[in-house]
Amino acid sequence: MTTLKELSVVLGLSVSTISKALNDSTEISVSTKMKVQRFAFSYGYRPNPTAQNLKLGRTRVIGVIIPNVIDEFFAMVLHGIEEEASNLQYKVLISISNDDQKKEESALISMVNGSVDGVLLSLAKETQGLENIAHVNNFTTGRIPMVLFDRVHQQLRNDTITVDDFDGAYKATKYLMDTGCTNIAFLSTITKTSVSEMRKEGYVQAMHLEAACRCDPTIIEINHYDLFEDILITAMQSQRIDAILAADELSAVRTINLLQSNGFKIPDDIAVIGFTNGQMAQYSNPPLTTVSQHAEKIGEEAVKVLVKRILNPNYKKPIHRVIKTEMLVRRSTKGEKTLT
Amino acid sequence: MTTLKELSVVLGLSVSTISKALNDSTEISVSTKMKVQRFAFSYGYRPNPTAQNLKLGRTRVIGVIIPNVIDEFFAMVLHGIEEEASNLQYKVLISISNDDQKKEESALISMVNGSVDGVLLSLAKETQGLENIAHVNNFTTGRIPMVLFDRVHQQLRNDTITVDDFDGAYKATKYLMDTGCTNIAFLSTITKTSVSEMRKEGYVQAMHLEAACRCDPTIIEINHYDLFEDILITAMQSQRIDAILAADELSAVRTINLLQSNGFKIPDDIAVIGFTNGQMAQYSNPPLTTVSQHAEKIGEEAVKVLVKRILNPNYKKPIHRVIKTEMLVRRSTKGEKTLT
DNA sequence: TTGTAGGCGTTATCAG
DNA sequence: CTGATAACGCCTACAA
Repeated sequence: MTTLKELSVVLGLSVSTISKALNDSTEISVSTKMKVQRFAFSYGYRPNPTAQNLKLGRTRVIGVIIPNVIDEFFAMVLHGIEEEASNLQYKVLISISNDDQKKEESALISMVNGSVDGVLLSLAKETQGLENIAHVNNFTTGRIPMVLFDRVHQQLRNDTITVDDFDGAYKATKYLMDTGCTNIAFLSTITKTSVSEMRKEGYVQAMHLEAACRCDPTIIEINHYDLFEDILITAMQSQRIDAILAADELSAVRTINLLQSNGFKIPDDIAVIGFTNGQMAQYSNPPLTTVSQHAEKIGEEAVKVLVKRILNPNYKKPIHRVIKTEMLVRRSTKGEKTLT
Repeated sequence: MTTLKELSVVLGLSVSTISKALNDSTEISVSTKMKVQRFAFSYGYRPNPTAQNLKLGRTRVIGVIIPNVIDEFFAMVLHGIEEEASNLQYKVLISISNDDQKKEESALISMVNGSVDGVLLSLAKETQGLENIAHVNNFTTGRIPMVLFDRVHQQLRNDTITVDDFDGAYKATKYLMDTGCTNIAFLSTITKTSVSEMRKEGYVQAMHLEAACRCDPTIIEINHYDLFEDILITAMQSQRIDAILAADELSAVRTINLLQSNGFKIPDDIAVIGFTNGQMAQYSNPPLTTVSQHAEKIGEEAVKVLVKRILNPNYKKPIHRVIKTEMLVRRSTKGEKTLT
């Protein structure tokens, strides 16, 4: 690694002159600027970012803490984050909480001491269930900017990027009704997350306000993946159900596959709608009607807001952006078939 | 952010004493160590990592450059990387190349100047096709340790973590034969990657050496996702095929779904085997028989090797680890059904 | 237009 | 056992 000092020796100029020349300062004559820049380039000189960071008090790094990276939703958000950060010349430091609060906390601690200029956080399942979110507040408040996305918490007064989950679920439920379904169930494997709750509420509201019939809401909650088939099939047998709104992509696809294995026809016997528009949704059989949250856009917006906050630390008022959902109709539901 | 200097003022001790006390140096008396440590803790003091990095010439950050994070394989590798890095007290800086060489290069450049202590790289599709891998060599050789994983390149003399793709494909092909398939095709959408080539070779070899019949290898290559259905169905119609070995998870699942939509029965008409054991494979209908590469383990090993290299920069000989594949038999193939 | 000096927060060497 | 001093590599008043 060549340093300014080395260049200065070779070029017979002072370190500060070199530094200014490389930073295109007006103090330096054009001719020496040219000379220095050429030379530095040919030498493959690159400023040591650590030294710059120390001097300038910033890192140009954004810290990201997400529950996991396997779910396509989070993978897509991460993709959006990386892309926008890259555009804005920021690097991305990632930590995966595994939905574990301890890990989330330690990630936060390690980030919030000058490792990063700001944090993007989507809360662990464990954290969302709790009333106590001290571990988030403690290490954050008044230190560095933090933007929460998707999995947020009422008590946290940070900027947020969320999805209109209520609305998305409401419309999806209504769509099922409009296409002739009368006994619609809501299924969630991500219970206790803010997003699941919002979706449930949207569903429940729609059932109350829109249902021409008298059908009560049916909530199927599955807290362990191994129980998925048992619980689902039991529910199907004990109740009359002709449509399922699943709170996430994987559940929706599993629902389709399990029901088909058990002799149900999709969408004729049961219509299915999920959340998240990933590969699973697109390439399932039949392709899944889904509520897209525009995951990449969420990531993109989160970065934009965070960077704005980084550049403008005085602005106090929390920013709340809500990304509109969009229902993509495919063949897991009856009615018009606009997409394939 | 409190600093050593601030502590020194409050405690009436010199900066260096504080520093030593916090680092538990034997030079300092137990009593003052206690005093200083307690105090620093209550003050919420945390050393500024940037300053430490500058002083100590390391970052405790590992840079990761991957083609994408949407494919479950890479998502799982990333998960493994994050976990192991976290265990070893390293942070993870991530860059997504999008299979684009330019992006890969700029990520490499930005990392290889002291932003990270070492790099984990899986080559972009674009890069693998080329003979010219100068952009990788240039910014890397002799600078910081780099470990390639999965998508590697012959001409790069780095450490590598790879999968025994040849063997995995060979065995999968043989398994298809053993369960009564005679016209086995190989399908790839990731042509020109090293992994796809190895898998193809494993398949071809098995066809030559193991086939009781005279069946020639059939290679179906799909370079654009939109053409998937066309090419697949055309191939099915023009040739007699009773089994497909797909080079990745998504292709395998799409194959199953498309074939079923076109009236084929899986596995009775066509057996299908894929690569990667992710959610898609587990929850497809029927569940996919697949060659697991132990993606998390790849990530884990990559970190281990890299850290070893970081801690031991003198050791010159390249390390090459090969992770064994494992075939998980599910219901997309005939024969024994060991898993569900 | 160029150079000098100081400092960002730490750690390490060497005196005291 | 404690403290002054220098140094990591860079930037930036201020001086020349």
